[in-house]
Amino acid sequence: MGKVRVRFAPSPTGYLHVGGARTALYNYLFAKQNQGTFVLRIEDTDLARSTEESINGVLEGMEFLGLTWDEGPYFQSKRLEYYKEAADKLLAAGRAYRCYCTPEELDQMRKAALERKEDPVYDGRCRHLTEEQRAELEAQGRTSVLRFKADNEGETSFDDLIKGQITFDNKQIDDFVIWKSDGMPTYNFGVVVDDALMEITHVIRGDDHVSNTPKQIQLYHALGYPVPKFAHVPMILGEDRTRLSKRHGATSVTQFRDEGYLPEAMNNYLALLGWSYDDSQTLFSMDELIEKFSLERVSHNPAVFDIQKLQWMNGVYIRDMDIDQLYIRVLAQWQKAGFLSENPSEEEAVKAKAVLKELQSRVKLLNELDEAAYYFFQDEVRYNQAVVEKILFKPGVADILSHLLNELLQLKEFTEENLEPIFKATIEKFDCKLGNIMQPVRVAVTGTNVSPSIYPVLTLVGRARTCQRLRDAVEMIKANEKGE
RNA sequence: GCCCCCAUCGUCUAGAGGCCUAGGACACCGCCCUUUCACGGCGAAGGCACCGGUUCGAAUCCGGUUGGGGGUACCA
Repeated sequence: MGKVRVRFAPSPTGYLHVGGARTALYNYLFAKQNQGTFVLRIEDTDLARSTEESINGVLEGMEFLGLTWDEGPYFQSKRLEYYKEAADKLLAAGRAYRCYCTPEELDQMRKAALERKEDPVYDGRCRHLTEEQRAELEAQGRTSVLRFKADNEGETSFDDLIKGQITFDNKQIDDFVIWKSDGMPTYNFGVVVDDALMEITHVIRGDDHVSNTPKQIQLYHALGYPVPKFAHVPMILGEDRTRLSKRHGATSVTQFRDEGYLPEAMNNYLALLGWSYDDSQTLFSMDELIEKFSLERVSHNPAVFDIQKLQWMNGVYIRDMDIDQLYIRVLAQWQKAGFLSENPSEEEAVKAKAVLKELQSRVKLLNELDEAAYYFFQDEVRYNQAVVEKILFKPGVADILSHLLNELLQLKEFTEENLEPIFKATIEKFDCKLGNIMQPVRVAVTGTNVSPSIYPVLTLVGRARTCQRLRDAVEMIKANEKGE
């Protein structure tokens, strides 16, 4: 095998969706594994859809996932001269011709064919137009497109690296358009010219291109280009088993990034969506994926995107991360939330890391870290009213909290070791269970009944804030008693 | 309609004729750990779409049915 060259060729739709991301990933892995070249090419021949903004969406997604390309990005809109040259070649060789049919006429022809229960393929009526007829049509002001004179006899087949041999009857292939009246090449034409000129050896792309492949192969032949190998990756579906789209919720990589997913988890999950190694292994680093990925083991059938599993995997990566790493990842968002200053002091960093250590096994997304951590860094506590009523507004709670408050104020050092005996003593004094003390304290200090272990929570919140919150809670309870 | 592809637990999958009374992971349920919630540990439940072949023997091979996906554009 010569030097491997693969490409990812998205059309700019405003964002990189997970299906595209997975295709990009597979291309990337295949390139790296074979010391090949990974080319990025933007297929922006649809003038209406291609904007700079939507191109950035794609690039951002790629960068987030760390799928760095070795060449490009190339833009088809800037390569018109190459397509023109190839089209002229076809025209000169008699393998292409001008067609003057209007979209409306074509539409009618299709409908008529369908009614006659025939295949809705173009009938090639403009194939044999004479010079005079052409001149006349042009005099009428008709615009024209360029059609490829397809081979309608025999079969076209190729050996797909994932699906195996696939054969098409050439009767299905009509004289398709290669050049649009707006002056742009069509997709099928652009890909072929570019893949050939860029010397792409392996075309790894979505399943939805299978039926385009025979057309493209005919084009390769007509143009005298060598035909690359093809590998068609099955689609990703939503829960309802239809093609994954926006209405299934988050599908864009940047959106996942904004929701707190890690690129490592995304890559790992996406790699496994349609590919498996030996099935006892589910966690793969990028290096392992590069080493172990293979097209042969890519599944033949479409896969349903399972957000739950992605979420679980993200949690695994968060848990496995060392605290310094986690701190770096969360720094910006915590600064934005006001938990950390612009240039955090050593003291701030130490505290933040200690908080992260407590929270690490309790979140699945980076974003959850904001809500889970705010009470360590801010004075105000957001009380969950239902929980307050259930746990704080119970007889005797005010006494316990008041007692605890006094004890805590007298403590020499506000440490976990010193906290424990106080709680133990309080159990005895009030003759109750640990839970009867812990839970009210938890609610008073965190505003809710769910938090990390109480001793670390208290020490990290600090004596001042802890005591203040205990006082506030006692008052809240008393106010409630009066009100009733 | 026509063409192409596909078919193992709810989901992602292992399985390439006997190793399968079908294995793993997520989700779900139960138990343990535990001051709460997570994490962790243990366990349960759950599937070869159907019908015919081939074979001593089929989840695995063949045919059909059904079901799903994709395509059928001057979109990519």
